[in-house]
Amino acid sequence: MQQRGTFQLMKSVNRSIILNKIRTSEPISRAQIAKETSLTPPTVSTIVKELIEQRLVRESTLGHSSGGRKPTMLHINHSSFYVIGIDAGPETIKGVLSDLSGEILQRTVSPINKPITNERFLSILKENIYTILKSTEISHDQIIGIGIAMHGVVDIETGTSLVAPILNLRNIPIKDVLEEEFNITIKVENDARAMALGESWFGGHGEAESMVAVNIGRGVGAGVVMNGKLYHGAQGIAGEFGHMTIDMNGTICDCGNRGCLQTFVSGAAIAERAGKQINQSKVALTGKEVFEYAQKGNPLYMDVLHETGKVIGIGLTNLIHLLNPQKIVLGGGVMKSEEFIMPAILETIQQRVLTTEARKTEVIVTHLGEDATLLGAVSLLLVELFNPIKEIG
Amino acid sequence: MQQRGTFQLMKSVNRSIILNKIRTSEPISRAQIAKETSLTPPTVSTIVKELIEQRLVRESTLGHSSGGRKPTMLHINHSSFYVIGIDAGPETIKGVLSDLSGEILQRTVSPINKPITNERFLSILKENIYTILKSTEISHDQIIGIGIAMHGVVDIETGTSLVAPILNLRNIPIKDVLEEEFNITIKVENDARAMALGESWFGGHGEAESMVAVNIGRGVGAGVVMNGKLYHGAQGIAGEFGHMTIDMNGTICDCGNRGCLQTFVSGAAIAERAGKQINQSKVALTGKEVFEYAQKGNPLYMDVLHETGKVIGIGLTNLIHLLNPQKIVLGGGVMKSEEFIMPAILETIQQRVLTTEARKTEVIVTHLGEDATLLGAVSLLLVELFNPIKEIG
DNA sequence: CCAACTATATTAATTAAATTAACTAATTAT
DNA sequence: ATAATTAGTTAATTTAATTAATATAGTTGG
Repeated sequence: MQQRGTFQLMKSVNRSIILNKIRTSEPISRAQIAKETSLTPPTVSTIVKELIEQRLVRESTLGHSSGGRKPTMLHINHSSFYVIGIDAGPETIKGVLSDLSGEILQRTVSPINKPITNERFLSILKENIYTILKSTEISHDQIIGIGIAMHGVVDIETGTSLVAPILNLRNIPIKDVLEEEFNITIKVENDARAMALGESWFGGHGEAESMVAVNIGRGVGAGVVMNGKLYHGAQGIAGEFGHMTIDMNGTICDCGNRGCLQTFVSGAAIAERAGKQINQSKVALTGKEVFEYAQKGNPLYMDVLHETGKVIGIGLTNLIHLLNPQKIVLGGGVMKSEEFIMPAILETIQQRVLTTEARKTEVIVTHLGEDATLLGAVSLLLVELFNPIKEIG
Repeated sequence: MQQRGTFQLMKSVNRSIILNKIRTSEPISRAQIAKETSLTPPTVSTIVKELIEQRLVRESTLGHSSGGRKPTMLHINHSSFYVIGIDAGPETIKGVLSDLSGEILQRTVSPINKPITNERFLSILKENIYTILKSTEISHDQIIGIGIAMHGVVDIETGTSLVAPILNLRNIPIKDVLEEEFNITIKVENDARAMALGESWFGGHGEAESMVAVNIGRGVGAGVVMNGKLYHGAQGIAGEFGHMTIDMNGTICDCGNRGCLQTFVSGAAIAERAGKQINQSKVALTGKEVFEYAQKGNPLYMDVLHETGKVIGIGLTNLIHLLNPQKIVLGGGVMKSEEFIMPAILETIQQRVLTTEARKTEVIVTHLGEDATLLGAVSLLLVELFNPIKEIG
């Protein structure tokens, strides 16, 4: 059933506009909001009044005047509500309690010992949530929900993890089980997509219309945000960037194809390539070690990372040509080697890109560091709170 | 300035819903529209009344009853307005006059003799339009505009062709010049994107939410349609599919990079590959000839086309993984060899795709044949007429 | 063939929410 | 102190959807 043109639509569109204006420009006065959004002052006033009643917005001390009544400044009421965010990766489950501004008040981490079952996985999840709930004095009814950024293939309608490749699990009914246990809103999303949303929400990109976030770690995933909304594709599996073929005659990948981006740039691939180059292939290296050796100035390892950057650059150029995003934000474990990888990425893109327009794409490393995905999980709920409109027409 | 929640928005959302319902389900009664869109009967009635006044919709003989008043059936009034569509390719400029249903009433074609200047190019365009205008009895004020599907890089805001590679032209102010000349609405769009829109409009795909159309001819371009709207990207150059790197160590492309999809699958690339295989590399083959030899059953040429299909399949798999569209529609000159290429494409995709979900992507050849791009040009104006809403929030 | 029923469509009254215009409030500049 | 200026609210108006009632035009069953 599609979204009709109703009074509620009209109102919720304006509510969204105002709320987002406050969020991105606080402190801001009612009059300024009216000016910048071209909504009329009475519309702004009535909606702001409601937002204050809902405790999403608060007033503060008066602002400055240049010859007239002083404006009352408005802010998001950051500590009115809280969200639990979970990053369920292949190695660890991390959890945070965050306020509406993305400030993290509590943290937990648990390792995942393999092999594992659906039940054990779910109980680790529950444990982490209980730990957070117990460790805070915040009233539990101020917590509006739990967002889960899950690696692998996810069905966001049912909140099920369909395939969790490294854990070797399938069909984990995350949402059902956690809703039953905690009786609270649960949102489940793919980790790269969650990261993309978190980046657009907390990354300080302002009005960026289209953004792609790429997570380069054990796997390589991407999330696409357009007009502040995640792009899912028809079956909800868009963003599988790691298995983009960039070398059809290249080495074989886990997935069975040849020359996937992942075979060059995942943490494991980097370590393996380094191992081969150094001829100590028996000693299993980790990606982290490659980075550390490079930092010590070992040119062989620096080269390996430089090469990695080049290949990422090729993949990103494909992405730029296809989607022409305003921004690309890079995150994940591999990007800790930013200092070695990033110059090669940027250089490669500038070399390969076709048009001067495409050259304008900003490619940056996330400012959110390791919390990018966690904050993404948090933002899954904030989107619902701030933009209750889905799709129109 | 963003779209606010206004009464006009409310109305134009409903107008769009109703108009599209009629378009995709005609003949249909007011009551049925109300049922299927969950709009109320009075809302449907008042808006339909306006649409009839605007001559976009007409009533017809009564429908069937099953125990009650007979419904009045509604139709799009196909012959109330007309549109001129132009396909400005690198070799020819084609033009059509179409009614609202996509029925073509007039056609023109002109070759483009190279070298050419901006002025000559524009005057060929004008000539074609004048030819169409002269050859029809339709009143000129029933023609609501001219849509131009232009190859190369286009700025849709100003209606300028920024780069027309094969013609070796730049900054052709198409919209300005034609508006001046004909004093009518002009829309300029990239050809692959126009084709994508035409496909979603006239291709009989019904409610397909996300669709990618790929044009494989002299170059390879793609257009992405989401929720009935074209995706342009930040600088309006999204869809550059032909220069996707799929073989980073492959042969060098016009663009300077190695292993672009185009180096395998454009008409010229196919002909060249065939030439090499046959060892008569001196005789310049055309793509068309390769197809004809294959049709005669020559296995060498059949192989060349089969290989081409494989590589297209690799590129499309990348696209499916990244965008997960509901449908991919293939068109362009190369797809005339459908019978040899398509099996290889489908086979390759099924082999390479990662998940069962992605396997559901429908990959088909356009039903619109050579008119796909022309009807795309036409649809540029129909979108404005039928869905006057841009973007919300 | 007529009464009872059913489905379609319109009209009238109501309601939601934006807009316009007028007004109050608070401050700076003269 | 007064005029001018800006912020914000209140009251009246307008738009367009919704609800309820009614008219329209049939079908069906006795």
